[in-house]
Amino acid sequence: MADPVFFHVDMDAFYAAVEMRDRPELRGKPLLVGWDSQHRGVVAACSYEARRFGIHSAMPMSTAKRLCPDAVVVPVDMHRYQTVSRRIHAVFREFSPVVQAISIDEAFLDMSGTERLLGPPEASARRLKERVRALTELTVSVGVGCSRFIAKLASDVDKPDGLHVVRPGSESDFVLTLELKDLWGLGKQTRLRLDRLGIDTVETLRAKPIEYLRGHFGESGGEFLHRVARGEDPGIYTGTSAGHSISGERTFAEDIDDREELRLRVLALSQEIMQRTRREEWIGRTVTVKYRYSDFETHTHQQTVPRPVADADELFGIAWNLFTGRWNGTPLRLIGVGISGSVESADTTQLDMFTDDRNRSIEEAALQLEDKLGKPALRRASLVSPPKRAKAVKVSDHTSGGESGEKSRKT
DNA sequence: TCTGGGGTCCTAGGACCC
DNA sequence: TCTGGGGTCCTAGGACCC
Repeated sequence: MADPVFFHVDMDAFYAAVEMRDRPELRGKPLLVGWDSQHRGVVAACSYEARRFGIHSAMPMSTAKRLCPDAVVVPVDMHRYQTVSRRIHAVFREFSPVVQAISIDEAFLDMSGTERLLGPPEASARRLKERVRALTELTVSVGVGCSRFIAKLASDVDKPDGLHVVRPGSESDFVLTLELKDLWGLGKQTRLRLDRLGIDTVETLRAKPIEYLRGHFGESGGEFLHRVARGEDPGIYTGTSAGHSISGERTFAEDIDDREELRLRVLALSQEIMQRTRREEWIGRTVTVKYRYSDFETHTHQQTVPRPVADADELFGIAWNLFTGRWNGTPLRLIGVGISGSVESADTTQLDMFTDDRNRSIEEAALQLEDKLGKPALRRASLVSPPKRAKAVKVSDHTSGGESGEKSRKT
């Protein structure tokens, strides 16, 4: 039985790198890729030149531009990144039959038992990097370790264009070379709590007995910290997800308190979400509405219904009810709608048992048309000609996943 | 600094049932 | 009439990740 070997492959400043590859005039410049540069946008990705100014992903665009007024800002072009990502993932599959895509720009490769065929891990990692570069002109960083957790930490060590191998048996020493903020799963809040307990290094964390950690961070929280401090995989990305959810939310350019306008937003989101659940052939029974006041105070309300939500009208009805029942009428900066639940279904026939109305066939027709045209086709009449100042709400195709080169750690 | 959007997982409390 | 304990489902919020 071969020892387990995992690669974690992480593309370097992915969105920014693709932009610079395709537009040579951007090379060498501080580049920001992001949404909505004038209003409430954040940086989705930035070039290494921009990072020298202290800019990182998830930073408000306004702050980034203050730090570096000369930065070039380009909008996110998710479709192009997806295309590039698919090519790179195809390369991954040349190296391992077990490729686990984590997001648009990173993946785990299970390399266990490939040594006889491909040579030692370090050599095949090198070849993988060369192959990606030859095919796409982009660089990736690779981490090699005996678990996903170690591989993931290792890929960050030599970024960009890095390759770091953690030899079997040296995991414990390896994590001692890291800071707490480098460990996966230790966000700002947890570090703050640890700090108050006088724990500010991996070493001091490791010194605490598990009972102590359980007492302060709960059963699973304590367990997690105990493992992580020793370089043991706490079970990241093992792919045994119990639930699933699909949601959409919009931050407005300006706060909204107009009830009719909010109604249209919720309606548009409901349609968008319903189409996505159809496409995924998935059903759910729990509806969530989310809203955020001007001061960032955020609320969610949810309702679980006896049967899976059948169409956009039903989704809208539940969401709107939940919202109007609790909203205090003051301006909002965001509204969102989601469906979740553990009801999983590979086929939608189960859905057919719950609905027989024509709403569904209309939605299905819209889906088919959309697939044909490659863009949203049908829209509810109330969205096409909205009353007075409510602008047509864009029902756009959203792709999940953020750029991760910067790890969007909120520090 | 003034804070996107899409997700997953965890906790804590309440309702309800046995 | 008052009480306990365990299990399950649901809700709200929060931490974290990309």
